[in-house]
Amino acid sequence: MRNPSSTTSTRSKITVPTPCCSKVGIKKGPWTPEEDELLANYVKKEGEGRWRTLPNRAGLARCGKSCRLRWMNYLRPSVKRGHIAPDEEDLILRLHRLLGNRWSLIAGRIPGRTDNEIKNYWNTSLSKKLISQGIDPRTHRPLKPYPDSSEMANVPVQNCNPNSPPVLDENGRVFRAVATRVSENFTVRPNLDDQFPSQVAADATENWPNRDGFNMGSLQSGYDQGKTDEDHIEDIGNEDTFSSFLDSLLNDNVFVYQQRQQLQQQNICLDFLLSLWFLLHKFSVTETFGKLKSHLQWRPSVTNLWAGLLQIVFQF
DNA sequence: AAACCAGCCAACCGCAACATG
DNA sequence: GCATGTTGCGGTTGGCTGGTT
Repeated sequence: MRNPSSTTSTRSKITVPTPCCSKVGIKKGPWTPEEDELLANYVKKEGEGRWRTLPNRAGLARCGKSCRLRWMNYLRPSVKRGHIAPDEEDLILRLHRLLGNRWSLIAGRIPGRTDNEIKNYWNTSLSKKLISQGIDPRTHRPLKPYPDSSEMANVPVQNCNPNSPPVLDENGRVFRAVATRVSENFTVRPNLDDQFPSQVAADATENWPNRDGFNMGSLQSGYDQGKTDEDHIEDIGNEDTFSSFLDSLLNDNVFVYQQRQQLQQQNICLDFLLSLWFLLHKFSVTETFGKLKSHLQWRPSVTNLWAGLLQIVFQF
């Protein structure tokens, strides 16, 4: 993620156009070894940041964005080059299924790999591989709908794939983190109890996974132990919690899709968790559960819980 | 040898997100 | 609250390379 704080104290008041905005005298195209050396030496000496003014200071006729990109994707010592290993490929696949085209998030969990590299690898190799296996690379679902999915087919589809209109937060900004996959199969209507496919719901109930890495029970019990709302918001929003949430999704064998029935059930579980994650990001723990209670008169079945979550999510 | 084609990947571009004045 | 500046992200482009005809 961004680290704006690193630049706040040194923020420039320069209003004279620098190469980044003037486009005059800016060199484009492939970097020469001399330019690489200039940039690498400068960043090693002065550190990262202040990219906009860096070209002038480093004596480069490049745009700041170009310098940053070159450093991040190529010159940084931690960048790992070469073939993507099978375990890395597997990780990319699973992370993409969870996160969609959130390349920087995916790259953040694969040491040494850049978002650009993963994006390129996905577009040139992995997506084609999936298509050849009959899997839609955007949704990770079979390209052809299953013949017995008529129950789903009658329900208008809320398309939440990465190309769908983005989910917006209260300020109208795109909620980029996780809430793009919520309910690919159902459209939420005012009374969702009537719309929810009962068998799927029952399956979801029976196969409800126990997620030790990230379970709401632990959050709830933590809440009972005297933490303030602010503490909880901080807990939920921090990177470690999100990481453990991701880990719990990635490492749980229940979520390995080998059969269609499993896939259907597990996607519902995943959708539920992502919905809950979205809500917990948006509200405090108490607000989230309060909203659920008001929607459901607090009938504690998974079906109603899931339906309620989707109702709330789609209000935004 | 030349032309063509497809795949790969570095780099560019526009815009979102965020901090600060 | 708004304007402005900076950074970061994701989609896309275009040049290079290797294979094929």
